[in-house]
Amino acid sequence: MSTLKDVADKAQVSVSTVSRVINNEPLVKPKTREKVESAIAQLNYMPNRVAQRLRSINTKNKLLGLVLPDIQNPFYVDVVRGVEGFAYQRNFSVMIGNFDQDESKEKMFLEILQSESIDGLIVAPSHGRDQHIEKVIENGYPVVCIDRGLIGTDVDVVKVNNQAGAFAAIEYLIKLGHRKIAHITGHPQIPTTMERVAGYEQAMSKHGVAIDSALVKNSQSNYQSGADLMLELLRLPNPPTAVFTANNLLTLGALKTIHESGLRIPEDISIIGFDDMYWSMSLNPPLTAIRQSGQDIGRIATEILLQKITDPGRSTSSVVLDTELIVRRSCKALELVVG
Amino acid sequence: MSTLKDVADKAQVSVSTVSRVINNEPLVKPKTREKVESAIAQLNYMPNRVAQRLRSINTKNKLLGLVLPDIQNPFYVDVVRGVEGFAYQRNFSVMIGNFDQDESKEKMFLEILQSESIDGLIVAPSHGRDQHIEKVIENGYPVVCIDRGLIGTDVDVVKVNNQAGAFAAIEYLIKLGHRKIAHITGHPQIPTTMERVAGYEQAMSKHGVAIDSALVKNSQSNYQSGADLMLELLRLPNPPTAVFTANNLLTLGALKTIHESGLRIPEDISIIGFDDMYWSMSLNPPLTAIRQSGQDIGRIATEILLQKITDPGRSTSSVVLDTELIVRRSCKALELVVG
DNA sequence: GCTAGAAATGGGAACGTTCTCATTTCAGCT
DNA sequence: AGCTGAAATGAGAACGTTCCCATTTCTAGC
Repeated sequence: MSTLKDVADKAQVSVSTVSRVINNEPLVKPKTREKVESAIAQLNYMPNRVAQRLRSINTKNKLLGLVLPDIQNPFYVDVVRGVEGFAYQRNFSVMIGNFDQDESKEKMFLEILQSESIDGLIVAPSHGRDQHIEKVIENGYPVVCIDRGLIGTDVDVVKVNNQAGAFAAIEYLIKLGHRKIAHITGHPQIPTTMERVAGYEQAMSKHGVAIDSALVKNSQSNYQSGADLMLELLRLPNPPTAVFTANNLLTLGALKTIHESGLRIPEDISIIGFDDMYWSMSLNPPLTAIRQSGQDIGRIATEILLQKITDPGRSTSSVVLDTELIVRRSCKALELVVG
Repeated sequence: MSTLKDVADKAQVSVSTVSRVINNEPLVKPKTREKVESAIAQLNYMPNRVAQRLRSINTKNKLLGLVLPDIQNPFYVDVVRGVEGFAYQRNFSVMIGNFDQDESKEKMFLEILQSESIDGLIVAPSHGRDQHIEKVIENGYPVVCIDRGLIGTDVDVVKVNNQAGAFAAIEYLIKLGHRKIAHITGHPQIPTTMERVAGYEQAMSKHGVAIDSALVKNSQSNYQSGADLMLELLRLPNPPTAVFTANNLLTLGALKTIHESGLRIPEDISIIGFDDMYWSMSLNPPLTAIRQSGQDIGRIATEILLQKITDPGRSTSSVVLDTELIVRRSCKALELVVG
């Protein structure tokens, strides 16, 4: 790879001038600029981002960090696409860390990203009191949280109205005539989980449906957990007529168990999931779901982060996006049984 | 963030000595080492990777590039996990570029990664004659291709025996009694596609089944394309009794169309897909598939890449992994119709 | 106690940029 | 032609490391 100096030599100018041309500074004679540009073209020169980053600490590192709990979850894949789309368009690189719900791995990524001199960080905290992220903020890095915030810390957040989303799901089921509605929740320590539980409870109580605590199962927020808990639900003496699964992975896990036990959806049991997938219609029957746009979340978080980077004094903002109930065919109306 | 110099000052030694301690060089008195380590702990010092990378060009940049065609495809997500798992364990960072099947975006990522001073690159070429990757190789970067090689270029490759995999799929269908077997292929320009088509043809001809060219559909290797082509197949005057879809996304797309047209799997049509997913059992019925381990591919590619980095003279190797036929319930045996 | 040689430490250049400051060039005016 | 001030260019420090080489400190043998 050729360097600034190579270009300077070839164009018979100084390094400074070449730098000026590259950064589009105005004080260069058109003729000189031309000479330099031709040299750049000939040598196929590309600025070394590492050197740029080292030199101009905290101004134009052009690198964003993105730390996610689980890249196997299609929702986070959407987030990645949203972030990348916006970032690269603005000439920022993105370094992704996927910590697989493992807090020590999260810590490692956070440290690595800091020592890579990122300009800022987008992260979905592993839980509401994530000290490692707080430390990053203390260190002075601009941080935007997605999907979930940080309890007791004033930080920018881009998320979705989880409670309203869950509320809509449960209200939909209730209006369909369901009363025995199970909820497989996310990991209990994640704020998102609590909000979705709150939405569940709110809808139940609004419609005067008593909550059977046996029907609320706390999960580990993964596929296996969804499958296991669904099995527990089906084995209950008084099993649910409908399930609300708190995320993608849980939905898929529950689906597996339901199919394996030979139950038909929606005839024998209805299911509605938080998180939609682009291939939800490939499920049989197509899944009814609460949709949140990971791509929008990623894009907006990146926009805010870039603003924070250019204007560090900016007051923190909290963006709450709406969810959407996508009715497909995994829930059916219950004829009311006279008790 | 504190620097080497800060540590040196606090420990009352020179920068060189601190550097020695960090890099575990032997020539440091135990007492000195202790002093330095305590200073490091107090200051919470972490080496700046950017400076390290700039200084020691081509020796310990500790950064790998990973460029993928489509992060929405669960197969590549597995690859990411395989690469990350191995790389971070060896103290390498990974910078991921997802080019969404867009060659110009691929070019952009390749350029960015080079200017980030990566030590090496793992990439799934957009097609067999990918000039951008050839350029990276010319520039002297160690490169390992995954999933597909480069035609006419001697490069390390880690892939799967696509032809054998496809052969196994088709032979399985034939043994089940199918004769009208459709194949929705991947993008025609990708070597992988051709190999899978070859497997299809090989199995058909081995068992004396004539190929109906109307049943072979070239796709764009995405979800929509799978759905569209499946529809074309179903509308044929003489539709297939079984389909072999060449990858994940196509399978999902085909599934959507089949469900929408009210056909039952496997009673009305059988389907077998290349690529398994961890949630294949959540499909209804659970999908019969040819499994390839993205994680293994990622891990092995990383192993090879790290070897290439330490020993650039290393001769190129080509690793071909086996696929596995996972029989579930999306294909049924056909009672032979007397024609 | 002196010296040789090894062990331990320090000094400073280099990596490829950016950016401040100094210097040169040039156009426009008398 | 000579002068002025703006425009254009150049020189060189700095970013945080590594690593070569020089210097200092130590150990052991006489």
